[in-house]
Amino acid sequence: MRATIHDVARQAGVSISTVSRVLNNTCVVSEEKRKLVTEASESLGYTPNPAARSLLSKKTGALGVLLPFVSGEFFSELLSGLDEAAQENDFFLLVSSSHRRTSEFQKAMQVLDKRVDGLIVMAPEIDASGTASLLKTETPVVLLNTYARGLTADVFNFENFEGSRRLTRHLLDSGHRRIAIIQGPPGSEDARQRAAGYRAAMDEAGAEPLAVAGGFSREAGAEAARAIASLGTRPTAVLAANDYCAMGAISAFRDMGISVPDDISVAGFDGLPSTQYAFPPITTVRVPIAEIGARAVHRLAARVRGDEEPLYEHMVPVELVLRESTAPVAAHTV
Amino acid sequence: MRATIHDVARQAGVSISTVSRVLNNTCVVSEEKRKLVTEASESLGYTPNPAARSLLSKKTGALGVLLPFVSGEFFSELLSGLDEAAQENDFFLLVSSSHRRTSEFQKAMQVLDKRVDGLIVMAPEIDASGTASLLKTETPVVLLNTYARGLTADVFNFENFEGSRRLTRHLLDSGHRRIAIIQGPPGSEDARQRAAGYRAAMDEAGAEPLAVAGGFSREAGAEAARAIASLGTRPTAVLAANDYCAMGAISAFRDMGISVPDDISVAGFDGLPSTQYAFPPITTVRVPIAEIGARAVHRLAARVRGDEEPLYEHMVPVELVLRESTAPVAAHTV
DNA sequence: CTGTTAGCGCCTTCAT
DNA sequence: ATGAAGGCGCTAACAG
Repeated sequence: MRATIHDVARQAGVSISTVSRVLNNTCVVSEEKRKLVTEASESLGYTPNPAARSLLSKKTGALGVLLPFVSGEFFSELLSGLDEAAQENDFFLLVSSSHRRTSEFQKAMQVLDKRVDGLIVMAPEIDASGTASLLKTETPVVLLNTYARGLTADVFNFENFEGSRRLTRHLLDSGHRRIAIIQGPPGSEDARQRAAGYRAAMDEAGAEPLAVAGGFSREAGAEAARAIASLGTRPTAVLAANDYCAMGAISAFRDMGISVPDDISVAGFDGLPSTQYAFPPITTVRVPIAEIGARAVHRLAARVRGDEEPLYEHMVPVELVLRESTAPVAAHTV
Repeated sequence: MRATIHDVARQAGVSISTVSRVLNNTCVVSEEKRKLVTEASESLGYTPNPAARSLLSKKTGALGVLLPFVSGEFFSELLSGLDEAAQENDFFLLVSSSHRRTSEFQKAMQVLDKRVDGLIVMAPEIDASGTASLLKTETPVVLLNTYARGLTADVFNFENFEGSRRLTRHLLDSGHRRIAIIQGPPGSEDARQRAAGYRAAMDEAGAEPLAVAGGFSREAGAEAARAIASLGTRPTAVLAANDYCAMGAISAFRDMGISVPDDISVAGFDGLPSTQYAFPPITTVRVPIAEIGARAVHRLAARVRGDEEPLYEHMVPVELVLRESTAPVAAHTV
């Protein structure tokens, strides 16, 4: 059995209150007893039982993280940001993922809720009825890229629309007119917003939009590329649903002998680290994923500590990153 | 304030013991009261307080995961495997990373220890003196890719030596003689073992080994590639410290106008998903990362439940994945 | 300054 | 079958 506060008190010859006071620096204790307690505590290797502590304090020292997945570079970046900030704020991260369906999501929410002091939720594909359970909790919540309404939570969303519009404009400015977009998965609000931004830019320029089905995986991107290659008049540029989708598309184009960017330009979205090392390096819209994670944790930590900051909804600015997977439209492709 | 067992008891008109019994199915309770309790509990949205529960049971329902990093594809794969298995076993994952130095590692260990029922530790760069703290704990431990001795823990290690030797042999069989290795970071036991496997194969073939400094990052790989390119007689093949290192090297070779694999073959290690979509697709040694994570959790869950299985040390087999970044030695490079 | 005491919410004997 | 009571390890209010 592990040492308890009683063991320390006995060995130091004091009462348990004194031990508690010394360990928590909660009132003045005579130097003599303080030393006694410190020594006893160290020799026993004592550390307070967190369960007993949180039974009283109603604090767990943990932050819950609810994610749809945990694999892929996007989430690894995100977790990295979350984790670093959590450590700075002396919190642990209780991670729970794979909640793509509403029922799973709600169950996870419920169980996680009482075990943590705050909740970071990213559920881009769960709709408002699913996230309604978030309404009931008294736990502070930060929403990442989650489209729900009327919640008392801080919200961080990405500039999907604006990023996509800027990217499309850049392509238009480089002389492209036939620009296609590979759509994301049907349920994705992010993908919808990106498609809308693309459409807006195309409309402004009086160009004809062209959407092909796709998804967020490399496989989906590859398949979409094959569909695009078989089109009557092939587009000269493609906006992929995200970076992974772009990688798959580029790989498939290459397999078909279609050169990127000479024959066709391809751009991604997210700004994953690996886009820089891809061949060709991929033009993308960089979302500061790790930074967002860190900011989310800092906000949450502040609210858990009781800082009465007003809730707010923050639109995270994105940045166009121009690389070699896109180029001005070539004469032979027009 | 959230509902407690007392609230449920009051509303149902029974004692708290009865409530507890109904909720835990612990003895026979009359159908009538059972119904009363269930209804009261549901209408109040009652769920037991985990802190109070674990104060008695000494169980937390959480598994601790101690990692050196959390970013990068390797860890995202690993977490994915851990997470899935954790859910199957009804555990949460308490994640803590960035423990590269012994002091941080030990501190994290200590704090995590009492909050979890079991510990999964991956600390490839922490030496035996650092992991000694693991000896003291009564918490079941599973070690991943961690080289410590005398611990009462399950251990999963990768076939670094054998994988690297097989890869080197393959290159030798393809006619390469001047094969270089890019070394990993100095503290890495994995890298050391891979280097040893390479050396063994080279020795067997009577070929002269050549090691250049490197690391596990793309940047380190790129730098090593530049060093290799400036060598008097350039090798015809390179074993990178891992996949990221290989990506960086390939990218740097390309920038210098050195074609992979025409001018030089490059191979990685780990078998990350993205190696398949790289250009050229990268020859590598696949380590079943997610599977290992899942198995680790299943083992740990079993031991937490009290299954008296013997501890064991498992060497995880790896698999050679041949792709286009390596090719038989070309006439002009000899 | 220090020790005693009363719970925090729950499970578990022990009686009834 | 059910209720009362004790205690898990700790903190905080209350006496001294």
